[in-house]
Amino acid sequence: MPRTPEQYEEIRSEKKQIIIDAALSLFAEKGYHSASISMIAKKANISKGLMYNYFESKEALLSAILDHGFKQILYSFDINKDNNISDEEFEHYINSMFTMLNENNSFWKLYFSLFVQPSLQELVAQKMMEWYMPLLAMLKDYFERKCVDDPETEALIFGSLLDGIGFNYLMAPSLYPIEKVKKQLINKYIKR
Amino acid sequence: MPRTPEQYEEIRSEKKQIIIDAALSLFAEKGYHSASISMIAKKANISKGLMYNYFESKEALLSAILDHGFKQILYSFDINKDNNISDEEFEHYINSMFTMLNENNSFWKLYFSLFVQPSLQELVAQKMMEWYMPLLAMLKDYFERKCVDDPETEALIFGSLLDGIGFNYLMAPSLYPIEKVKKQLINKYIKR
Amino acid sequence: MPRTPEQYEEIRSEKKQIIIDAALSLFAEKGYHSASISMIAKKANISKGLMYNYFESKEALLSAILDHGFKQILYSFDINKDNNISDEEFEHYINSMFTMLNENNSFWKLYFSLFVQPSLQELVAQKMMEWYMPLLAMLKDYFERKCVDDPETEALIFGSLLDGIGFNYLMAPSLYPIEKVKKQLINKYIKR
Amino acid sequence: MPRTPEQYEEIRSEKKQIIIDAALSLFAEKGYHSASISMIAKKANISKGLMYNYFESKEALLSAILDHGFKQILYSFDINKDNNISDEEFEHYINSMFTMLNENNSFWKLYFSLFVQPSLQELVAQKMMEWYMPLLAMLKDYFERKCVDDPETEALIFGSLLDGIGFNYLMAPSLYPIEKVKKQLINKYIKR
DNA sequence: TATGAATGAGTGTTCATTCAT
DNA sequence: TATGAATGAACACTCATTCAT
Repeated sequence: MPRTPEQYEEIRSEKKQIIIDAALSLFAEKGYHSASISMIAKKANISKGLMYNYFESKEALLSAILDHGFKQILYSFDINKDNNISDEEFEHYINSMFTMLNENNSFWKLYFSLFVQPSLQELVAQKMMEWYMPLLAMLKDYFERKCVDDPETEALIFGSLLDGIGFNYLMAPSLYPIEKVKKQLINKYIKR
Repeated sequence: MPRTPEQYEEIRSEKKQIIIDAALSLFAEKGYHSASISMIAKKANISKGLMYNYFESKEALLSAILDHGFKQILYSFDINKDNNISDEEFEHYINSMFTMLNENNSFWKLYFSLFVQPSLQELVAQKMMEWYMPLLAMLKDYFERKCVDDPETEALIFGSLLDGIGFNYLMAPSLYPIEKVKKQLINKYIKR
Repeated sequence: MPRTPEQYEEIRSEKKQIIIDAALSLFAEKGYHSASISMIAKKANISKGLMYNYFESKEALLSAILDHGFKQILYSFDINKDNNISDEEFEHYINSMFTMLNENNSFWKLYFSLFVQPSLQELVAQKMMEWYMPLLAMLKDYFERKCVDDPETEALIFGSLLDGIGFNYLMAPSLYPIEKVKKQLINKYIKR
Repeated sequence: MPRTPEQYEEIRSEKKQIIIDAALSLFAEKGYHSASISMIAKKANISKGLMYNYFESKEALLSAILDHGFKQILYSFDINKDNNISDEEFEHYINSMFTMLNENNSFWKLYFSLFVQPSLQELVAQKMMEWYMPLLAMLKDYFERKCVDDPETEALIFGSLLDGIGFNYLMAPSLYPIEKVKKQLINKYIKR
């Protein structure tokens, strides 16, 4: 007698997650193109063939990883869309960003590396916008209320700064004094 | 009449430059791994075999590109090492940065894409430091004289900001209002 | 109340038939090698595993299809073995051939495609002979009584002609005027 | 010093021919899908990779084989387009057909097998028409002058007959009395 | 009886690199 | 100096078949 559909579903989603985890860490470590399906399968302790039972192609696997990652980020970085964020909330968001950088280390590394691979940029750009546009809007709003000149550009600059910090930190975590940077950033943008 | 050794050397370095140019534009456009030696040779109008006469391997070619690119950058962004940069000089440096971003577009794209490809990161990190450390030192110096708290971290933040702006601009030049950003940046950091 | 062995047997053979039908149509449509077990199982609304409960292997399934198809053909094209076919009977046989071509369209397509796939030719050749030899014998008999020179070769030629017509018609049904061909064939071989 | 372009061209066309020959015989023997690039390369005594230096894909190789084969056939079976073929010419054509069947044995086998593989039918159908349509026209013409009823259908029937004979002969050459068939065919269609 | 997860050998294809010329 | 034919290891992907449940 076969397993119930529920059992199958559970097996499927568990194994999918195992594959996603293995793939994410390899993609982050070696880059999307250099991490081969063979390596991923080996790391996930499955056969190459099975990969294709769960994801119809390498790119589909990547897409699933991105969906999964962005969902998690959207969840843990819940943007307040009804404007008027207080300084405390702003500080909280900055803190969230830095926390996420550490917790989703591999994901962010992958994110940066994809953005730079022209053939894959489209894939990630689209999914990213869902999360980045609201962030920009919030920043603009915040700077507007702070009476900053050209708050839209200021928001863009702040966004770029976060990108730059993430980029530098992820590429050489041991050399980058992330805590000091965070503190200074908060001082710089809020406490005055 | 046979050529002098100098003429040979010149021909050799000219051809090398042709290959470097072809490779740089393809690496930037398609990514290091996706740009094949065949494509590069075709673009440079030489045979595949000849490539290996000038460069030991694909990675050696990349290395040469990086050397060449950083040399050019060092040259056009001549850091004043005897401290005490004035505001004018600081503004000039920022302007230089933005100019370079456009003029060495392909190189910077490649730079970002390599930084993120772990297998190649080492290659680029090393060469980059030669240019980045003095810049950081200069920034620190400048912020120190401006009596900023923790000028070292401030310098790091400014460096990250430049990275972030470069990253965002290069990835989607048409969507990023680079001129506005530059203006605002100068206002923000100098004109107080 | 549990089912009787007969009921089980019936269910079994019904399911077998479903699989055979699904496989036949896919084999004909896509070719034996291009039609995968997965596709067949999906079309038959069963699991891949169950397929192997009913048929030992893909080739065994093919073999069953051929058995089934030839049986049906033998049945609907009941060769009169006691010689002396009349012109009317002969005409009837020709008509039967053309009818079968349409009714067992998929089967004939498969038949031609297998005959040509050397690895599978043996399988089909053997089964085919059972049906083709008596037909040839009958043809020879008929032509003998018609006082045709070398009636054996004439029978072979007629058989080849039927093959050729079938082949051409099945490969491009819409372009081949099958009815005209049938009429002309009957005129040619009988009405004189 | 490199070879001259002419030398390279010669190497290329010779090797191409070697590959085509190896592939044609394997395609004919095992079928297009079952004959793998590995097998072809082994038979041609080259590496798998080199195949792709000469043909950009397996299908391109097939296409080249078909072009090559049809060209040869068109050449050796030079259709007289200015009507009025005599009985002698007609007999000559029939003889040519049978000769070609033997001389281009592998090609005809491949031809039949492709026609039956739905995914490849288009490829061969197109190229074939170039040769088959003039033949049909010639046949129609001939039968017209012979005052046969419905000469167009008669031509189609004759074409089908040739197909059927070819099909049967190629599939089991040792069992099919091709010479007798040819003789009878000529008797049947001409000598009276 | 029935499921679909799992395997592994196979496929066509790419590409950095070597080498005879 | 210069060519491009040649290699071989790697790649993403497919599929008939097995097996625990």
